[in-house]
Amino acid sequence: MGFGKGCHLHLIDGSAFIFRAYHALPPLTRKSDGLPIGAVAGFCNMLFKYVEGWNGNDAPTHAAVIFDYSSKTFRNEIYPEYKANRPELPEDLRPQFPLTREATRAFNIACIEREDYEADDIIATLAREAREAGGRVTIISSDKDLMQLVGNGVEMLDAMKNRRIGVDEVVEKFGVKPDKVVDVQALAGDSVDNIPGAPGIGVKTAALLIQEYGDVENLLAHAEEIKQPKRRQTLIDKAEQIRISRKLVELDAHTPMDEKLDDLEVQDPKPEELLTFLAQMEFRTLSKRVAEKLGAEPPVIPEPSAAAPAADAAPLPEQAPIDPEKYERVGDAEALNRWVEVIRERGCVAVDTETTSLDEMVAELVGISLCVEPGQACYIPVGHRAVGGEAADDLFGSDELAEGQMALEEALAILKPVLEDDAILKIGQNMKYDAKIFARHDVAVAPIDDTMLLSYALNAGKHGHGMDVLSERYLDHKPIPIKSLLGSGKAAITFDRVAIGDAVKYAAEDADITLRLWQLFKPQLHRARVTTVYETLERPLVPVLAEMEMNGVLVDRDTLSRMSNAFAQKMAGLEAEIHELAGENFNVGSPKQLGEILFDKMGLEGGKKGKTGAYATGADVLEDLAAEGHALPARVLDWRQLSKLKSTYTDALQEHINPETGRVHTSYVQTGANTGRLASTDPNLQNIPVRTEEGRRIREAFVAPEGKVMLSLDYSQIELRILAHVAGLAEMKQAFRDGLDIHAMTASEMFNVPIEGMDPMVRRQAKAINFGVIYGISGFGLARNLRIPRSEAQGFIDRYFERFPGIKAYMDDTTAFAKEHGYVQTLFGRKIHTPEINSKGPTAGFARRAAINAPIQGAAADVIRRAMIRMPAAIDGLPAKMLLQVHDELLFEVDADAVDPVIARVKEVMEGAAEPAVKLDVPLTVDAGQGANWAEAH
DNA sequence: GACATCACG
DNA sequence: GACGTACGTGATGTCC
Repeated sequence: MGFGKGCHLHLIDGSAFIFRAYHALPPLTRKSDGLPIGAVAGFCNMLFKYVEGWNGNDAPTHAAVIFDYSSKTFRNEIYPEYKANRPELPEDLRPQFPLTREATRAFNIACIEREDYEADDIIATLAREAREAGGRVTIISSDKDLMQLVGNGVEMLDAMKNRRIGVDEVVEKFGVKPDKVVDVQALAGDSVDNIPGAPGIGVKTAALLIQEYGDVENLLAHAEEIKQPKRRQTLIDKAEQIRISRKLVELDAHTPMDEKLDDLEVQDPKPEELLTFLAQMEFRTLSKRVAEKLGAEPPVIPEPSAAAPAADAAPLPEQAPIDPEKYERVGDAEALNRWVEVIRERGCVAVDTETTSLDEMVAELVGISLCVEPGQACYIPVGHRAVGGEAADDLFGSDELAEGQMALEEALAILKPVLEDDAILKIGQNMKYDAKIFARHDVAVAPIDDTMLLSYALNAGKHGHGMDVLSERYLDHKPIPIKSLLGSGKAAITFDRVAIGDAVKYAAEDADITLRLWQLFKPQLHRARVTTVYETLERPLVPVLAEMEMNGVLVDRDTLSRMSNAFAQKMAGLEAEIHELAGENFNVGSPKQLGEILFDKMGLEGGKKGKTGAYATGADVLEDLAAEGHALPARVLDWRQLSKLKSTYTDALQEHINPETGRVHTSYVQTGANTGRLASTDPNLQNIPVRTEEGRRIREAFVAPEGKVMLSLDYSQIELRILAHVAGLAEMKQAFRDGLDIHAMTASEMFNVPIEGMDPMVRRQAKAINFGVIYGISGFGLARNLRIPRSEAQGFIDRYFERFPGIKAYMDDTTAFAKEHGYVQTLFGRKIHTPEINSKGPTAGFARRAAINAPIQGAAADVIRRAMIRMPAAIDGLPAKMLLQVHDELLFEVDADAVDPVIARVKEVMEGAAEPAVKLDVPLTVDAGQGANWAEAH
């Protein structure tokens, strides 16, 4: 088909794909020979995903991937410094370039590059030709240098964000229409491409100038008229430099080309060619996916021999590929005993349980899988339901147990001695879950190792630690998705309804993967110097958390229910009032509708739209409006507070009361936060309200049973104390030793005012600064928090750094350490990786502040973990149970007559938790509270 | 499922 | 020189 009217040309910016792929993936190498192929892998994945997305009206009729031929182009003739500040290509990326061309051809997409020209010039040329032929063009790229081409049927598409870039988006970015973009770029310059532009003029200013004068030439001709003296002089002095800049940024839409549009017609990939290429690259997962899509046989990719281990991985014994067809179904005692024999020989086994629920407190055990060496795994079904006969037309199966299973009691009787044997290591992925299931059947699993925690100790900050992620990343294998067995949404079934044959494959595979991950990770602990972290902060915490979760906390349903009703009444009143004030009915819970009412209909000032184009209606915005005397936003704030309390707390918590225990059992995620903090889910009991009076009353529903007392002990200012220690802040350390009010002391140092009779406002500001430091302070952030001008906030910070010079040094040292090593460390050796610390743009700011915060937040998290791990032994024999952890607080339930000894014991453990590993220069102090409920105890 | 909002330390 | 910024979480409701 010739290219013409009705045709749609896709032009893909190949270099952008390559760099994105390179930076998004770890340095993968081809298993058989160590060839770097990370970027190629990412490139192929992106290309495949992109081609898969072709459908409907927007599918291209023609397409091509455009590459840069080399880094030298005609622009270097004009200006030798062009792109001269680009960092050297990474060593392992260069050899991958030719492979990306091959990959493109393998996908049967045209592949274009031209000596002396940039990919952008070729794109400009093809776009022009396509437009002139009457067709449409989509450029797959987010490069701002291509934005000058937008308009007249040419659009860009940011494939990663799936965001279309049309004329409006270009105007948003450059302040001018696409045809004036080069003029703005010529003035603003570009540090990335080393385009000089006009010094002192950025995009904003450039857009204003071009809006007024039309283009660069006219502006330069009228430079004398510019009012601002500095700007005028720049335009006069740098006229030639600006003209050159314009030449550099303007794309050449008349690049000489051999390729014709007609040659670029979209064609289906040839399965054989594509799969052959993917097999050569040894992309196992992608090959399978592509083969499936094309309806072809996946290629056989031989596993490499142990003689040629991948460069970055530990040498592993030769391994059988993961093959779910080879797992054994264990149906009787004889078979199970054979497995037990092997386990006893080996001394370790990977274990996984299948159940009917993610909530361990209600889940029923359905089956157990075991793996003794890679590829050798089995599944012991014990609770699968019989599937109804087809003739019975029974969609739900029956309640009868399926045939050919061992009785649960029989299986457990055989396994219990193994699971409890000190000499046999039980390996699991998220073992806390399985241990709790077994605990409900009176089996105390120990000792254990946990691949999720191994990954967390080794790789916190790099990626998640779920099995799917780990398997794909480290074993290059995509596990059978649970959804393929259970379905999803409303139609989802529970695992006991899964056919046993399918369950064997899925469950045994999980155990197989777990064992392989363990073999990979365990030896790495030592090399990465995190053995101590794993052995003292991760592994021993598992049984402690399991016990706390099983304890649960008593929650009084009636209290919650009464509060829900009261909230509902108040909300109804507020809602009526709000509708009255608005003059119409609308959904108060919809920020979108609220924004339109406030800023469009009522015309209030201060409406700011976020990136999605909706008005911001956050609490800060509404508070400002309320302060100006507007009634509606004030009512909405009240309504929102009640709505939050009702839906998230008083309503939802009732749902979480376990019918058997009458208590609420949260789950702690040990690997949830990169810093070492725990996360609490289902429900989250770490964010129960406390800051407002109305919210705090929800804590009255967390009660101690008859004859017992709630006890709350929390560290005082633990993060600031750790900061004082690690940053060596002499004054602050002394203040803590003297037991002073630390925020008042800070204020006194900074503003030279006495602590006695201090203005509370001054203390509040000092407090905000103290917190700000922990968060990686910025003038902007502090200004917003204190609602003061930015310059004033910056002044505070400067003064603070002057008074406490250790702070600045700590921040700089920590940033430098992160940049050099790619991680930061807590006092206790926990490593938190900071993969984005060396990136460009706003991301770097985030990464830097996170890097500054992590050692402080992380060390505090380590301290309370150490306390928790020692707690069971410390309160052994006392009538006390540890129930909850809220980052710096521990909550206990204690017999009323034993409160004092428990407080004494717990306090001692918490205050001494850093030792003996670390001797802090400041004391850790703990405050205790007690009462009939959490509100009183806190 | 993304986004906005808001609860906690 | 401009840009966008406090750190770490989880749950809920709206909207597409």
